[in-house]
Amino acid sequence: MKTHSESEENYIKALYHLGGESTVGNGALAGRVGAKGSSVTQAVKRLAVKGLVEVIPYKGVKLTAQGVAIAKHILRKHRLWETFLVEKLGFGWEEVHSVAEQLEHVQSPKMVERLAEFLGSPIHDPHGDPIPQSDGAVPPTLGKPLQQFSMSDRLRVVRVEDAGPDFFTQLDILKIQLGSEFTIESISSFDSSIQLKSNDDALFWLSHSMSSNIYAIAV
Amino acid sequence: MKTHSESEENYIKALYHLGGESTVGNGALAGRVGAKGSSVTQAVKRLAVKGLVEVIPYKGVKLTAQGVAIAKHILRKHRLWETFLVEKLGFGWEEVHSVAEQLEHVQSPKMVERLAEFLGSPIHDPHGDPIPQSDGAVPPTLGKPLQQFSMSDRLRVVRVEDAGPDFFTQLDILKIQLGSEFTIESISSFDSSIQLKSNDDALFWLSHSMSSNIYAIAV
DNA sequence: CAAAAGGTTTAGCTTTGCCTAAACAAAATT
DNA sequence: AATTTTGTTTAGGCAAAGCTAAACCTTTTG
Repeated sequence: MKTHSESEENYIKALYHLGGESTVGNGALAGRVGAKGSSVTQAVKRLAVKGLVEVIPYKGVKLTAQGVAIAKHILRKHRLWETFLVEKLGFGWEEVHSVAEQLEHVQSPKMVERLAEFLGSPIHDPHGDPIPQSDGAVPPTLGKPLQQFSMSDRLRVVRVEDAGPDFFTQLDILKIQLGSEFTIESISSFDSSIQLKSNDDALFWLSHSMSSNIYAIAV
Repeated sequence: MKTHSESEENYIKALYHLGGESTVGNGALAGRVGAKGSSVTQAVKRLAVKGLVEVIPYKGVKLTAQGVAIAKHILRKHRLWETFLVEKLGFGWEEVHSVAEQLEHVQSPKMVERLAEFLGSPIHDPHGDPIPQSDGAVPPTLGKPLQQFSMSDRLRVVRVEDAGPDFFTQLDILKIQLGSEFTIESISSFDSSIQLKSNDDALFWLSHSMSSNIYAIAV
């Protein structure tokens, strides 16, 4: 397993995020990595030479099996570091992403495995996202968005999408954390906003844009 | 405080290591960073533009106050990460350097301070080297080399120089760690090798090249 | 179906950071 | 003092990554 530049790793990560194992358009990729289309064309050419992607000109790019393996490994590192930052260093879940983006490029297989152990071999990160395991297995992605629940359902929050700092701030204000439990009190037929009741009987409303980024399981 | 490229940080670190605040020759710097003289000339030019070094052509390079501050901060990160790897992840002291070299480039002031706290605000790293503090203060460099002790002196090992993997292996074989205590049993007048006695009365000889990399205090 | 629109690629330029080879300055030697 | 040796700088290249502008496919639309 050779070593890859930071730029290469970022393209691989973006590709995996956008399409998993399926084909992704040049434009989408450009948006994700924050570069122009022309830069992407060159970058994927370099990756193709190394056998990490397959390119069909004018059609799109797809990760090879090797590419997927690398993507998972990077994601594993990223999410382990996020877990470390939250659990051990007391960071808030909104601050960890950018730091983990840097830490994920550190190259040391031994450190990754020791870190995983040190953290108790977690399978989900502080946002509830699955942490790929060392053998490549990816734990299930938990929960469905709140909209898909019905009146009176009792639910537990298990995952949140990263929808920017303001979203996390709002979660903190409403005291919503992973593991929080609520009952659905009512659902507005006008704007799909949802009213929740917490364990201590507090009632509050969630806008559609809030609730669509919150995932839960029935309990 | 802007952000610097990895290459720039490496030059600053090397400069601090070689000369502290005093002038360093182009060649020495080249040797340390593993580049050719010509590359160094260009690199220090870039650093001079940013005000991190002063260059006197054909004479040498010197860190500015700003450069020194950055060097200390990088060293702080490096040694905190080394401490983390040894104390929390169970790495051996010979393995941590290369990983810490990568980790030290991660940019997040908050993480550094949290990490220091998490480790109990250490002032020395696993090799006994001082960890610069957040205010720029550098704790004392402990100990003097074993040669400078005399017969029957009782001493405690407080620091070892990084003299390559084989050196560390040898230390492990001899069960010499930071904090180990010994008495000097004899000193060869022929080759300056030193005979030590450990707490459990084991006797063994140390070559000059071993003992000159081991630092201790009287106890 | 032809033309406009949108996305993709090529071509050519920029910066960073390294290299080698040649020119130049300083120090050491005779 | 002159020459050799050593160390430093300039000059010219190369590769990775990014950019803009122009050319080129697809797709959509009139």
